Amino acid sequence: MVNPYDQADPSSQLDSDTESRILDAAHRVFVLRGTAGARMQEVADEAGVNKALLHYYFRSKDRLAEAVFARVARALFVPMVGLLASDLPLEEKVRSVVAHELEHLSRSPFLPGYMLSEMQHYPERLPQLIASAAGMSPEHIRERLLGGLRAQIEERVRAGTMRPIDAEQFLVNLVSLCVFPFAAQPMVRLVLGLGEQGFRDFIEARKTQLAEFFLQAVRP
Amino acid sequence: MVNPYDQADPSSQLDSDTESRILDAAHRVFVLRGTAGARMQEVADEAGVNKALLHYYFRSKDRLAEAVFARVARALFVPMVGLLASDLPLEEKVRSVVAHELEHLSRSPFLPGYMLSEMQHYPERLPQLIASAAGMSPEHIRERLLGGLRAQIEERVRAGTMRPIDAEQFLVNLVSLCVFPFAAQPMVRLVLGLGEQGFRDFIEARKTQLAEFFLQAVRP
DNA sequence: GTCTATATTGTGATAGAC
DNA sequence: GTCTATCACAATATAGAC
Repeated sequence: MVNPYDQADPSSQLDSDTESRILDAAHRVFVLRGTAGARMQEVADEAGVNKALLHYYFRSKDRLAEAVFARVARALFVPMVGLLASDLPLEEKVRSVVAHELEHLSRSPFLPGYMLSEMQHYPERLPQLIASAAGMSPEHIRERLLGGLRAQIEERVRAGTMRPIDAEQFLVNLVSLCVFPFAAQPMVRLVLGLGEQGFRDFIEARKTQLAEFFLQAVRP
Repeated sequence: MVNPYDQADPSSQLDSDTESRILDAAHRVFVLRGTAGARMQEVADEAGVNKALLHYYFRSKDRLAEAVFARVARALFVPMVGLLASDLPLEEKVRSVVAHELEHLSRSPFLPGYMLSEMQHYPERLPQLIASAAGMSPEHIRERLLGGLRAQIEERVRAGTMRPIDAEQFLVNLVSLCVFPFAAQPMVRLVLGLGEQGFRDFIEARKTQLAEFFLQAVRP
């Protein structure tokens, strides 16, 4: 009783084995080639099935691309928003986000490049997606995220343990420092002269230095 | 005497009007859609010529894509490398890079997303390109860039005016903070709730805060 | 140099047997 | 549910007139 084209409640239904095999294969191919560069044939080969089956389960390339994009967006945003909107002390948020992001992206180094690329070429997909991924409206997420950060920053500033900084800049700076090195990995490796292992070492070193770099920047 | 397919010395020849019109059009279309998503027909329409002319001047879509990529890479890397490899004091380098990048990218906000997207999908294009763009081998660039930064950092550390930091991390942090907000512009605007003008204001605020944020992070 | 017309292949999508 | 075969069209590329 696997109902194809059924979009309802993706978290609670256990997908057919074939469907998830296809989605996994699509994930690999779309992340590697980008939506426009991906070929349905390659996804089918990667999944070990026929092209027709992709259409049986997902109806069109566009829908399959959306499913992959949604899954990647979820994987990238949910944990980070969870940490940033938690009730951890501000310094702990910074350390947690840095540690979690560098660890997570080390294991999926192509996700940021894929996500930025897709956002640039299909910006209309973002809004509905973020909302459904987090189960909140964009406005609500914004309030939770920025409001919480702003309150914590103001508290620290009043206590004299932090310099004033816009919550927006704080947030963007933190995410930039975590994500960009992966999104720009080919350039980073070329300019720094790093092989695959060298890049891993670079990220390892970053794990011990980045949070302190950031926290130092906001100290009074 | 416009010799098509002639790759020699692109800087010294003044291209035919048509050729540069095509390249300008291709620039717009490829940056917007990405190489895989771009259509030769759209480039032709944008340039006001026929599809066949694109092949007359550039022979294939692949070559046209390379020409656009080379041009964008040049525009992005040459000025930054020039500043970072100059003999300015370290603090001035930071301020100059921040000011120049934020100003430049404000006027071409889609270049970072395009560059990262293309790097991810065609990483093999980078090496030859950087070399020809800067007129130096990647190794030489690396030596000039990292070597110079490392020397300046060590000097400051000895003088007690800076905390120790790897030149590699210093460089990647600086570039991350300048470039990422543009590459992630759709997400930034969504999460911060900004319209087009709001994003411009955000970048304006960044111009006055980012260099100090960064310099504070490396102070002892 | 620039165009129209066309060749040729690639690719998403569907029909229908099993 | 899964396959083979095929359709229909999109897209790159070329031939050849002007």
